[in-house]
Amino acid sequence: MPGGGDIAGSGLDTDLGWAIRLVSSAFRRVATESVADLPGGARAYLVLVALAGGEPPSQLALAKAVSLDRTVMTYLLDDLEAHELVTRRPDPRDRRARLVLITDTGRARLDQVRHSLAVAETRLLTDLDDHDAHQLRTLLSRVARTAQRDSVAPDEADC
Amino acid sequence: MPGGGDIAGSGLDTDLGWAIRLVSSAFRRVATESVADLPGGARAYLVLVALAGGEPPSQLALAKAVSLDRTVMTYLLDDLEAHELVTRRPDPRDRRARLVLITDTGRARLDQVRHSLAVAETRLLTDLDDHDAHQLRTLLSRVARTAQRDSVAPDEADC
DNA sequence: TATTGTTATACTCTATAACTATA
DNA sequence: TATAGTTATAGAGTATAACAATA
Repeated sequence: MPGGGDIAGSGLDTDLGWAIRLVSSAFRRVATESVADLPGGARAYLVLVALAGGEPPSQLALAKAVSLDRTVMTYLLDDLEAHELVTRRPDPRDRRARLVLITDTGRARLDQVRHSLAVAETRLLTDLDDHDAHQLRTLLSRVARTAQRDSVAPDEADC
Repeated sequence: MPGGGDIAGSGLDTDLGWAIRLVSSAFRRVATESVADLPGGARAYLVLVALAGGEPPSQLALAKAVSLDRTVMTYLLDDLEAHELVTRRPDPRDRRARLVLITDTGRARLDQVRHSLAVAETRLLTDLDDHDAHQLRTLLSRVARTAQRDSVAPDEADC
């Protein structure tokens, strides 16, 4: 049926780039609503997750942790600070740097978003059983970790 | 070590959105070189893959097959046709539509890119053994297929 | 001289609306 | 009235360069 319906048998459905593109855009679609009331959207969520973990990092350390450019971090934090989800204070040990802290409001909002995202992710992986979904998460995380290492340390390598 | 090095223990490395974002951008990074001499880049590659498969589709059918907007398809094909990688001819059965055909030059170029991409993909998945890499490809493709179905047929559903 | 944070700029990708010619 | 293709426009995301303050 030329000009008409589907294109069957195209090698597309085994193409890795095609799969990554579709999964990525599908995730964005299902996650948009969950992060809609976060100023800065999905990237702000990643920042809050990183901040909720440990010691207050500098903006640069934070940018590296979430794989965002430091120039993006600036106005992302401007937005988050304006909504009192994070605060910035000078680093006593380096007067160039500013430490970023998550507020109690920020933690509360993060919990809400986290819960909503969990539902959205389940919807995305709805066709996978528990084992396959866990497997996919694990493998993606492994590739992501090595990808981050490779992109962060091009000049810190042994050369 | 506040303000200094890594942020360990942040829940980030088990976050699905973070993993998808990083894998997606890492893939783009390793694939960029492979598709560099294709006018239209990664999206043009997808178009050529879809065209190499079966009967010449209309632009709209093609756009649906590769999950691109039909407005994108227009100038993507303009570019590909200018480089003689595809041709367009009127559909004898519908004078509004144009059928898209891949040329011999297009097929040859596709083969080159395909080979180069295979190397790049191997580099991306370098930390996974054969079984895990195959598993990841399979699971991603499954999620991608359902994602495409869900995004293509919101009005074709039983409502 | 190098680094942290900031600002400005440009380029890509995506989404939307409006227009034409057909059906 | 609806569909195929085209054109134009606006928005998000990303990347880069340049600057001030500090190390």
